[in-house]
Amino acid sequence: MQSPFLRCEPRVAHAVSRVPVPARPGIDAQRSTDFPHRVRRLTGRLGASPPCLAPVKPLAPIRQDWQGWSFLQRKDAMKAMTPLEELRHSASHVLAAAVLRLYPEAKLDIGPPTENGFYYDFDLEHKFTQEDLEKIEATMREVIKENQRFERIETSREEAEKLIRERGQEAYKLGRLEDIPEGDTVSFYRNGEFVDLCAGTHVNYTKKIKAFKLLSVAGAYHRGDEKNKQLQRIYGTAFPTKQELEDYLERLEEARKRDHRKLGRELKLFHIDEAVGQGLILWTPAGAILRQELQTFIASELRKQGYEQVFTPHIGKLGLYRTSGHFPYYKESQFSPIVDHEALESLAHEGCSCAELSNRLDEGKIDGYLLKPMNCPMHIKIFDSQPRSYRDLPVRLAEFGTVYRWEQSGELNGMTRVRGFTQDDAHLFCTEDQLGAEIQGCLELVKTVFTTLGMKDYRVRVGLRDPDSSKYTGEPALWDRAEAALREAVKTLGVDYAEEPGEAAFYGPKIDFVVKDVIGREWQLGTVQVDYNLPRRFGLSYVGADNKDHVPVIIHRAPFGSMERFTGVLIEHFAGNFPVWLAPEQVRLLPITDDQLPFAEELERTLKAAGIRCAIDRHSDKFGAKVRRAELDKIPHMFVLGKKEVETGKITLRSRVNKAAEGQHSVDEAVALLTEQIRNRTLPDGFSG
RNA sequence: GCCCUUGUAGCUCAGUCGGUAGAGCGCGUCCUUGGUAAGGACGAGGUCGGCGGUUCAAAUCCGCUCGAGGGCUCCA
Repeated sequence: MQSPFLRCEPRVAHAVSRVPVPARPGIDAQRSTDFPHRVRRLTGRLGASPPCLAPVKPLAPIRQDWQGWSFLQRKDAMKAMTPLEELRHSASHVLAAAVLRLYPEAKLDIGPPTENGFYYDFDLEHKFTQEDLEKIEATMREVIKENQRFERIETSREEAEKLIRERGQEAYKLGRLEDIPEGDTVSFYRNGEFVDLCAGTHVNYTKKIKAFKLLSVAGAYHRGDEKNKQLQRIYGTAFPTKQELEDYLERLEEARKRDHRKLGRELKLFHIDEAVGQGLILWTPAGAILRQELQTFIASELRKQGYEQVFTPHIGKLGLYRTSGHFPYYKESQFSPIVDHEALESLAHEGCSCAELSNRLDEGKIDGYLLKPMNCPMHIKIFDSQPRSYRDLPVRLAEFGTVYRWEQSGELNGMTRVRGFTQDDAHLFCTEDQLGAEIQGCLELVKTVFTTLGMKDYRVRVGLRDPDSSKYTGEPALWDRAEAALREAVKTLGVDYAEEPGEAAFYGPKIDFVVKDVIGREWQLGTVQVDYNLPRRFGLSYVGADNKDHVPVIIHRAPFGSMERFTGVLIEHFAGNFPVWLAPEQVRLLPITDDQLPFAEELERTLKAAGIRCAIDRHSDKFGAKVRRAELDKIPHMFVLGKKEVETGKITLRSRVNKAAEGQHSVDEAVALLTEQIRNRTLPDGFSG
């Protein structure tokens, strides 16, 4: 269930063996880095006590002047809500009220506002359907029409418990009540017959909720723990005005149009085939060009920075991953080990069960191979293949390394969450003293990549250790230096960043780059991680100037993260309108009639010779249809070839962005223009990241 | 993995109360040779995700299964 790669706690260990956990199972940094995983959503974070409710009944003291009330006294710092959050939170109460009117037996959990709306979790035998949502919406409108006042009620704990029980909402609300720290005030909010344990705040009357819509139903575990009961979560959104709601829904619709899964199919960039397997990407020719260009780009940057390219196999012995600490501790997120025929046969002869086989693999009594879940152990072996002197450092080994991880099927998502992916991975082996400069180099690389692609909408997270925890490996002094180095380096980036204590990997601090997809989900792309763990686990060393052995530090870094995820994000980022250097087809040649075909063919040879990717539209359609086709295919440039062009030997240019004709150019000029755009990796005109 | 939704031609979809399937786009052929987002005609494509069951008869009903989508969970 989880993809452990980044975690340090061997929490999977109990499943199978109790072998002493290697001091911090490895990690490779990759992980985080590497990989792709979705970052926690911010929603649902408002810790406060959620709402709840119950049947009608006279209520106790009502305090209407709650203004002076401090909502910040809760330990988890419940923040005062913004007006929009208040509106949405209020809408969630109205939702709950409506659900109770229709299904009095529903048990309520919580209903906070989220980044784009709100939700409320219900425990109810009846499964909500789309039609139910419409009914509930109608009932919500009734509640709103009644223009109920939202009133705050503060009670003692005893009263609160009594109130909850009277309303038959003890199932979840009592637990939520217990969450409220001793000493904090317990409050309820009431509107009409609905009363809910709630810290607030709310709008004053239900009529303030003018524009809302229920969007979907989804399963959600109580308190987000899959061991708990799964509740039904109804999602909705609300805005101050109808216009804003409509705009939002329209934007959602627009966003869906640039979904990389949709564009990937339309532009024939990649394919996922059931027969091949879930989460396994087939890069079609057009997509392969895209990836190839990206890799060429990054490889050239790496060369500038003194990296050396290596290649390593897709599988390696289990022992290697035992040393790194990945096996068996993270085996739940790996494909099962591969055991050779002979071993398998002899095991079969002795009647060994699958469980037994699994145990023996875990305990190291049988060897096997693992489809590699990360590249670092192999790069480490390359580093360790010869004696190293401090004069050799830093050693920077780079590889577009393909790794495989067993992601839960429900987590798979197009190209952004897959089971086989290629990291633009590299491991830097350096001395303590070199750490700062190397980290900075890594960040510069990430910045170069993001800038070149016009990606401005990302956030940078500096993961530091939690000062109160002892789970980290490595000397505190080293950590201090590494953290200082990261901080220092990130400042030179010139972008906003957030330091997040407790977000470090157990083996070292890190910096992650996170971007959002069209639906607003966050994905981690690039990362730079410092690792004090693996060098020790693998017993790495170099000879220092003092003629003594020293342990190098490893930096794991991947500016793209994975080619798959990055490409998926990039497709959405550009909405398929790639800059010329990335466009699978850079120029479409459009002969106005078949008479210009020979001219087009000659031109095609010229362009190809110049390294420009182009194709001729040979359909016998009218010219307008050819233009339309090229537009739909999102080709950056069209060369119009008619009688006039053949006579003058010049082509008429029409580019994707400036629809209109852009004048005539000699073939040489046109080639020069395109070559320039390709070489400079020019972003599309008018593109704003 | 769990919850909900979903699976009909390459794509987007329609298929009323069960009677062995349709459209548009795309593709092919022919006609058309036309200057900046769709010219016309004809045609080829589907054992309706798969397996079982009910029925005289199933794309339509039931069960199982595989895949997809949206969530949840995890991601040190």
